[in-house]
Amino acid sequence: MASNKRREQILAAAQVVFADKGYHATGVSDIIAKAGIARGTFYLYFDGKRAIFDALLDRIFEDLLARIYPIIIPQSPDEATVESQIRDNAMRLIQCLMEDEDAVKILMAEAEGLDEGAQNRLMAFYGRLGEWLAESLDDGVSLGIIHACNTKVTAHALIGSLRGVLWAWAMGLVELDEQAFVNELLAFLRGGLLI
Amino acid sequence: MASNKRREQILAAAQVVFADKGYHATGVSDIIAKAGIARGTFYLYFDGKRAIFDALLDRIFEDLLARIYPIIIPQSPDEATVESQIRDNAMRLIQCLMEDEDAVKILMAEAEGLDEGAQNRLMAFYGRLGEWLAESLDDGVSLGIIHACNTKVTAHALIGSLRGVLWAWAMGLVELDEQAFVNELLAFLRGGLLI
Amino acid sequence: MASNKRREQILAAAQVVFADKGYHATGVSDIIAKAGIARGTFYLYFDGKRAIFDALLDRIFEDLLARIYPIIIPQSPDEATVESQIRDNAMRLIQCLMEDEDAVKILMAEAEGLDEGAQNRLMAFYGRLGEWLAESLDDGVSLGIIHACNTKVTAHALIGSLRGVLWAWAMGLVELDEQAFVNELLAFLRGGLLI
Amino acid sequence: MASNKRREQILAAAQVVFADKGYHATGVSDIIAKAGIARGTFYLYFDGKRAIFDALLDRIFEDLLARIYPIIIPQSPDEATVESQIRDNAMRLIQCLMEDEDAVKILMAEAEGLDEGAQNRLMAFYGRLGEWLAESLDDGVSLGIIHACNTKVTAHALIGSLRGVLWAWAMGLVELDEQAFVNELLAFLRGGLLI
DNA sequence: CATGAATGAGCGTTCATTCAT
DNA sequence: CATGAATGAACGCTCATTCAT
Repeated sequence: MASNKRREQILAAAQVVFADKGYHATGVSDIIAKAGIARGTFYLYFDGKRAIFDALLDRIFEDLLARIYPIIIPQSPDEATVESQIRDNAMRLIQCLMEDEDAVKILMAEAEGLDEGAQNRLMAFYGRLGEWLAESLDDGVSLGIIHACNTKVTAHALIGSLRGVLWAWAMGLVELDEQAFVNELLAFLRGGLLI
Repeated sequence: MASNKRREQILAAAQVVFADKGYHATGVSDIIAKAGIARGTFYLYFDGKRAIFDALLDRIFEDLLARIYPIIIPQSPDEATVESQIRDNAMRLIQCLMEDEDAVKILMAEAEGLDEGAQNRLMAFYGRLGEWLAESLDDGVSLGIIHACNTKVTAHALIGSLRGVLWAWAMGLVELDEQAFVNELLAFLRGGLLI
Repeated sequence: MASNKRREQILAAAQVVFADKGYHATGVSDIIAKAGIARGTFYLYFDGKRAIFDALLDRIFEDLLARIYPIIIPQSPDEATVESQIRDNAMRLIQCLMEDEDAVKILMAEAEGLDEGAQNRLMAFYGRLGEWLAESLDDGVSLGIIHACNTKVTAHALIGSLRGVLWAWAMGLVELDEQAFVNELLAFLRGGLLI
Repeated sequence: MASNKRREQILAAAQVVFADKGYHATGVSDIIAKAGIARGTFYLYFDGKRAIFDALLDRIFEDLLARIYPIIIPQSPDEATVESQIRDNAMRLIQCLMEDEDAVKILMAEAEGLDEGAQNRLMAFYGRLGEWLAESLDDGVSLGIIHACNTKVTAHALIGSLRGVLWAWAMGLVELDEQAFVNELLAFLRGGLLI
């Protein structure tokens, strides 16, 4: 559909400028300049600046969530182990993120003050992610493959550690490729820190 | 001193509204309304909105950094173990943070787009914290008390996990007291996640 | 072009209020109220208050300078004499000024404190006018049609006398038509004051 | 009187900063900083910024007017000629002005937009000066020592030529001492411009 | 569908003036 | 007399949004 192409074109332009300058510093003028469209055209496809940002986040979330496969407890030795399934999930997520640095920047920016209300999309995203992860951890504890713990807290610690590393990478504070990324993170999660 | 009291009063009001609405959504009008002062009075004590935010961050950073004691390698069995020193540091940090929920909210907000330049105070803070932590981990590895790892990456994973939990707590997604907080986090860091 | 018409409309409104209240006492609010436009529209056509004032001065300067024709030394008795050329120049200038009382008021206001720097457009204008006039007087002295004198000083005295009369006229202190204006001024310049 | 000394001290400080920065760019803060007094003290001696500017102008006007002696028609050859009386008046004025460059700068600035109303002190001053001069010229015409002319216009041309030269001097566009100043101006007025 | 000129609420900031001490 | 902390009206300017063409 022609109009969907237009919509995608505007979204792509918006992603670049939002990643570059952040939500607040980005003006509608920046987006339409990047997209090469008229001001009014922008409002034909999106309800406003806030709405296009939401649409952008939705797309990123979808992409990410599609990469997370449910863990299946292996019934026989020739099926993938839980750990390798986790590693594959992590690998897919990290790959997806590192291929789209703009998306990482947008996710990491946390969109402070995005919203008048207390809730915003990013909080909702991380909140849902936390819940899903806590449930997964609960399952893992039941199955005896995860240490007993406050799974909610651990879930957010887990998400946080991922975000911490991604943030440092996005800011250029550390250099690492996908393989090293996943290896380090899993080592951290598997073996703990202290000997 | 009377003027310092006034300054503190304004800072306190600012902390509440910044925590509540975030940097961008907070107007000078909000701060002065909360502080119960006139517009001009605000500019008697601070150079502007940006300046009072920086002052706020500086105060929070100072408070936190003062709680981090350097680790001393025990020379005899009756001195505190490394792990207990880490636990004490963590405990002091967490206590300090949980006593000041507004400060946590401000720290967690990441201040997206705070600044025209790429650098901002929060990034600088987390960056410095990461460096300091990476060095500490290097020491730990040398001493044989920490698993060999990419310490920079691990440092940011560590900070991230702390931030993740604090964020969830500040958002009301998890409920936990200081003791439980530290226990869970240390268990996560010590034992790893997977059995 | 529609947008040029709008620009002209705003310039015209600005000229009236600047002449009426002076640069400092005039607010952007006054200009947009006079022009019957919204605040934002003003900034679509001018970079700000200072910029529209400069544009106004530029227009006035252009108009005036276009009225000054270079003096041509007559080679034969049937060509215009120097004095009549001077008279014609003066006549054109005076006519141009008296047809636009607002412009006179703006030029006479001297724009005190217009600028942070010591230089401003009005000073630059009168400065350039003084230089040009001093050179013309130098030529006149060489040609034996002007008394030997400090031509720079005389140039500024000359400009000053014109400004003095225009100011008095703009302030309503004297009443005179263009013809009388030029006659009096030339009599003053030709014959001197004292018998 | 002690309080008059204080008043003078503030006036002196004000004269310096008004001359330096102009009326609008000068803040009450500048004046009290220069005078070394507290903000409130300023308002004990003057009603406000506008009032101290007026007081300053009044002092300058008084000084100047005191230097203008009425012309006395010589009854015998050993009394001063009219021309020498005029020259002496001019000399006293110029001396007074050139000794106080700050005063010149203030007088030349014209105080654009000083006032909401159309009238202001500078206009009043130049207006009065013009009237007085026109009357003097009328007398001169009656006595046959001045060419017949529109004396009001001529008066303002005269004042203007003085102001023009003073302005150029204050702006640093011409260099001249008092003697040269008076000589050039009188030559201009006596002999006219054109041969 | 597309345009871009027009809008106006709202921003951060300044500074002449006041008044309790 | 002297102080200086406090005031608040008013400023110049921005930018997300609208709508007639």
